[in-house]
Amino acid sequence: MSEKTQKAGRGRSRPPVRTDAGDSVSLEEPELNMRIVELLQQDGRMPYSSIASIVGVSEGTVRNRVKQLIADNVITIQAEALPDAFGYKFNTMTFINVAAGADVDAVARRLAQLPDVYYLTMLLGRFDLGMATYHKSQEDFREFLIRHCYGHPDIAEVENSLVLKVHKVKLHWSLDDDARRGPASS
Amino acid sequence: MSEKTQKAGRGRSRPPVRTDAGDSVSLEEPELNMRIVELLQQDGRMPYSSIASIVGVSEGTVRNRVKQLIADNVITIQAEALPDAFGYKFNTMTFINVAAGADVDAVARRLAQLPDVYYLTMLLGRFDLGMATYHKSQEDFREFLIRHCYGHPDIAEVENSLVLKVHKVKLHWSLDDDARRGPASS
DNA sequence: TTGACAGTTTGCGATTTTCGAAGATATCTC
DNA sequence: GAGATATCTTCGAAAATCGCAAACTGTCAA
Repeated sequence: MSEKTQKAGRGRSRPPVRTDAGDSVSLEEPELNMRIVELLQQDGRMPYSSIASIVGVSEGTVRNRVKQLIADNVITIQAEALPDAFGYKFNTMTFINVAAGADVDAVARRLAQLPDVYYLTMLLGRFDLGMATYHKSQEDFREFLIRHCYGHPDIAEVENSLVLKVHKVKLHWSLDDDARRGPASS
Repeated sequence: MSEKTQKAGRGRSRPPVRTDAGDSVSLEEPELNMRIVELLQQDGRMPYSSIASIVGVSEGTVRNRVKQLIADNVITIQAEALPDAFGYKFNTMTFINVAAGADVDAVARRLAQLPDVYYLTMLLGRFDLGMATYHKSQEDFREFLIRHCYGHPDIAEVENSLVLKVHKVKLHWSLDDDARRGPASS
């Protein structure tokens, strides 16, 4: 890797393309950031130098890009452990309708603080809120329901489903998805 | 870091504790693996040597443990990008009841293959399957529904909710959760 | 009790990688 | 064109990783 004689930087080769929307840099255009992120989606600890040689830029560029992407909250690089590994084996989905006149956001914020809740969204449809929770046991779930859902005047309706099996959890997105989606995509 | 004279390994200081269940090593007991993983949950690229000095073992031990945890599918270390960053801004939840006599698993497997689906579970309750999807537009979602849900004889009922706001996505678990859960925990 | 045995941990040197700083190149503005 | 801005590259020092052999400990059988 040292056949290059001393040669100064070649400068930027990519114009500062900006998406029409005025927001910050994203990953929508299949550019350098995208290719870097796709590699880090395969292995979050891949050395910058390896990424650099694959995508064809210098190590420093990869390092700066990743640092910027993380700082901008576009990506995160973290270890993930399945809740099962921590003993949380009782997995449920709970749907909630708030009482008439109640503050949906307030209810959502209150529930979102609970450590058992790992997914909470505001919905438009049959229910106002959808919530996924993990518990160590059925008894823990019962206590969770009693304490945090039933008896609260701002919660009018609660419907529960037990998660029997998680078939798929997809955390990673890439532009390749477009290709895989199938032909007739209008 | 070199004030130590040549000294061979001290050997293992942790007995091979095994949880009563006979399954493979997990993260349930608050041991070394747990502390390593918790650090990697904060920064997936934290150097092994830094982790080692924090938890008080050698770098090689941390490296071996992490390698093993990844090989055992207990943890993953990967970059995550929000679907928004890739242009997937139309977020829905779809609930499905399969037709009487149909194979729930087969339906689940078919849907799980679709790139738009990022979460798919088998449920016990009002619906048989719960599915979360991301699409680039409302029109894409409509096509998704028509092609993959409606018209399939093994799908009897479909109910959709639009995700208006994701309040919480929790990917990381730790034993600290137990402490935060509150006092009266039976 | 004793002696393998298996599983981990450690130390270490060679190789890679990271890091920070400085120079180079291109774009944009005036 | 000159200057400002932003990004990329190079480079050497510092740090981290990797592979391996040796050492340690608890288990199990004799």
